[in-house]
Amino acid sequence: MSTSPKIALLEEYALVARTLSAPARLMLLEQLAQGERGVEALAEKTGLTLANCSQHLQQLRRAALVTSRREGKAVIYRLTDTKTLDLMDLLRVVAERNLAQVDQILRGLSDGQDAPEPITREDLAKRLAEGSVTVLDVRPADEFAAGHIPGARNMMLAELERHLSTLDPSTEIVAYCRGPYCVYAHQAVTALRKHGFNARRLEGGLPEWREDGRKVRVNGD
Amino acid sequence: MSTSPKIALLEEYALVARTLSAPARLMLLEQLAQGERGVEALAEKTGLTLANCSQHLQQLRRAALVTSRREGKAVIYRLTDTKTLDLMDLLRVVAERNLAQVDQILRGLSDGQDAPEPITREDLAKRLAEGSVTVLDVRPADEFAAGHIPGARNMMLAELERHLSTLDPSTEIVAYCRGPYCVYAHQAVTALRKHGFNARRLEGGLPEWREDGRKVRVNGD
DNA sequence: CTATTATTCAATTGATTGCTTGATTGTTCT
DNA sequence: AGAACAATCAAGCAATCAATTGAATAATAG
Repeated sequence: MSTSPKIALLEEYALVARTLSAPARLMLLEQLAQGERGVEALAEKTGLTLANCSQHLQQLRRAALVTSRREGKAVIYRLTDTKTLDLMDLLRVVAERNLAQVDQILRGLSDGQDAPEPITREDLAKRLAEGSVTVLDVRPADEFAAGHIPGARNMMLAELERHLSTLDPSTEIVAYCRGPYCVYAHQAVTALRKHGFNARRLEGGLPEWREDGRKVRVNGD
Repeated sequence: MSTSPKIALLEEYALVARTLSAPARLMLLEQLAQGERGVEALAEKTGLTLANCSQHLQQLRRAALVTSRREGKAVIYRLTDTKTLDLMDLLRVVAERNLAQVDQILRGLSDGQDAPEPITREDLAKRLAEGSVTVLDVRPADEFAAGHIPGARNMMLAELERHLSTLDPSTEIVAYCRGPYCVYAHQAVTALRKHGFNARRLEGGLPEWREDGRKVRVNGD
């Protein structure tokens, strides 16, 4: 036996951790959490070059975090296991609890004000049923089209400021985006509060909503 | 700003992941889960050289996973946050679910037989109250002395075979060790079953038992 | 003050990683 | 079959990492 089984196991666990240790791969996983995609689409969304993106995807595949299949001339990647999202979320939680650096960056996102606690998905579902809330999906239009919370309006950060007048100032606004790693919802809430709106973030994003088994509306359904 | 807040955040998360990406550091964290320790003790337990151990510990500290304090001429390290154990456990779960390699190693530990499902800590607590079970702590004696499940007998793998006759073959045996990363309990169960005993592993190890808030007996209390 | 013990620092080695560039493979369309 | 497209591979470079060695700090004891 070359290495003891103990070390062999640890090496496998370490492989998974190492695979999560590059920002580029975390971005790819975040994208894949929205739904399966081809390499080119992933490269564009993440800002990586094609070859670089392909190589990161192969590392993700080596650690079995993603799976790929061929569809015509495209190769479509998808998450192997949604547990990976839980792992990423816990990674975030541990980082937030212990690294002062993270706290500081998050504080910077809310521009000096204190951000209110996010609303839970369960609470949002209730409020949606009552119709007592406006839901904003602040992701890019194509991701919105591929699936969103029923009743949500799609409005990216850039458009937000121009369309403030179309928002009802008397109802609370809940913004969400890709998930716990995404900063769009943070930024949208900060912008809205600066203009006097009563706005909060949703806890998690669309992937988590979907994983809960809640309804998702797809354009063209 | 040199990098966007999004990338800055991802880099922090990636730092935590990278810190977990070396078997040596996973071993150190497993040790620290048993309780705080000095550098020399950690080096000996993990088989690392002193300087190497110290450097790994400093990486763990940079990621804020461990904290240190001085005590006389010794520096004592301890886990910053027990959430780190949850993170490590999820790392293991994701690896076990997706990597065929891991399954194979675990199967090798049970030497061809199929290992029975581990017993939950809750179930063990009930069975202990009834007195209908023998509990074996298969960790080294010093770790046993620093804290163990009340009523457990300490018996390392090496002694196990020599003391088989002192075990009652009519009651079920539950073996536990350091935690989910530790293979001692796997090996002990395999050995016991080979000799006809009815043996199972405990789910998790002493740190998880302690984290549940259950009683831990310390020698000399 | 010096010696001892416990830990850290600094410099070096070899191995690995991330990213780029340009060539190559596999698939479809004409 | 040949052109076009999507993805991968291969080679090379700079940067980083793990482990080793030997020197340098810190705290304590004599």
